[in-house]
Amino acid sequence: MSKRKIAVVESTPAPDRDNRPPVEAIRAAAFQQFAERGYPVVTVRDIMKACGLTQGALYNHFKSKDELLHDIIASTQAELERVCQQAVSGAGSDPRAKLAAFVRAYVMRHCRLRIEALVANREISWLDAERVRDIRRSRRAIRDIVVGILTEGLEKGVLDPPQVDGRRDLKALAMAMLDQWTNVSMWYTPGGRMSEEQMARLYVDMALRAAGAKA
Amino acid sequence: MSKRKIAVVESTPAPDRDNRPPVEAIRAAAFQQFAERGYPVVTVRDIMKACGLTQGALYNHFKSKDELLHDIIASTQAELERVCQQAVSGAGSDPRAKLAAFVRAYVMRHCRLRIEALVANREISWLDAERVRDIRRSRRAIRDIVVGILTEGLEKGVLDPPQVDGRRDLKALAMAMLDQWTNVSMWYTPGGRMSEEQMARLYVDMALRAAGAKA
DNA sequence: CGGCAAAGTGAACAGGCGTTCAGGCGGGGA
DNA sequence: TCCCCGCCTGAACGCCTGTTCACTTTGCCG
Repeated sequence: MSKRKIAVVESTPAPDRDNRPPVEAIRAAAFQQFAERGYPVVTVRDIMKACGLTQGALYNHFKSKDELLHDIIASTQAELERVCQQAVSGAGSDPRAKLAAFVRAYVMRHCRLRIEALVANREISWLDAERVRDIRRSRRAIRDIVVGILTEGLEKGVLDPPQVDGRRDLKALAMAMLDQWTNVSMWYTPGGRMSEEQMARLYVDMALRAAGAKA
Repeated sequence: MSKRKIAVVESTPAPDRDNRPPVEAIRAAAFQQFAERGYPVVTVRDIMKACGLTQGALYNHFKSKDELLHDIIASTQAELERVCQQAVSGAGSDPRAKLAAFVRAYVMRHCRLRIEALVANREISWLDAERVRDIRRSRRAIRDIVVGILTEGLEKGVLDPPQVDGRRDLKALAMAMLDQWTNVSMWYTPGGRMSEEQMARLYVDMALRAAGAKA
């Protein structure tokens, strides 16, 4: 008497992984689950069930649940940094145009890939100190792009950023603005009143006003 | 032979609860822990150890860990709503002054009570749907104050908010600005380069610019 | 067709979780 | 003085977690 299952029972119905390789299916399912419910309360069983596999199979592709989180955050962050650099470098030499191009690229990305952005920005804290470091480094790099634009605009006299007590704190300003652009991913919804395009225009307008762009 | 402890050993050294009643000590410890590490990973044992008690004692003051979270979030949120209303009502009739007063009060509060604000804004999602509802209602109420100010300023001709495609979406603008002011609590640090006062001035300036305040 | 490596299964493990509960404790009123 | 009651303790409960592992299944190569 064989222990084999009778062949009539289909081996795996594969509920949610279309035809992607398993690693990609796991990544996608993890993004979705982490975004909806948060890293600590999503279990390995949840993720694997969502892509039609069982718990143990995760460990054929990732060393641990932590490594899975780091993998998806790091790749998202690296891609974001690339997008930001590219947007600025292709925007000519006017700091106002650079700022507009940056904001546009940043906001549109956070609308289009809002799930990825949500996870990358909200769940870092669960990574151990080692892994969190290069993510923070990348964030600082992005912030410094903005600081650079503001500095250049101030020197060329085409931007007039706010000052407190007669001093301009461009780093604080850059952080405040970036916070705002990042949080787009927390309340933008694809089918809502505003399109990605309109979101981008709104935020570009606000950024130019906040930075005091001369007409 | 008595089972009583010898009186030389102090009964409870009370590590972190000064002379406050236990309920307040628990609230304070919970705020601190939730802010630093997040609701799902903070255990009841952690909280109670932080105020010199043991696990079981929590349930003399709160029905569950969930109720504790709701208690501290709801009280913080209610107080915030009150502060916002008060700031606006005491600022005269000029919408620009109202906006400035609102931003000033909102930002300074998020600097001074940053731990409470952090928890109230980041950990809502762990509450069950029932409890989360009145928190969201309060948030909408606060947003509507801002929408009201912008609307009035537009009608009186002293504000000129950004428009996309010829239309002004004041609700979206209000949400975008509120996001920014709320996030102050995520990166402001008490001993840092900027004081609460300076933070408030920076954000008031940015808000007036973004809303297009006429000189 | 035989066999081998990669990939998936699901029971098992140790540890930690929120919550409960029988009992110890001490200060205030009779 | 005694007793009572609110507060606290810490062991215990059932459940769930990330991870491992022996085993089965699958698909490819010769």
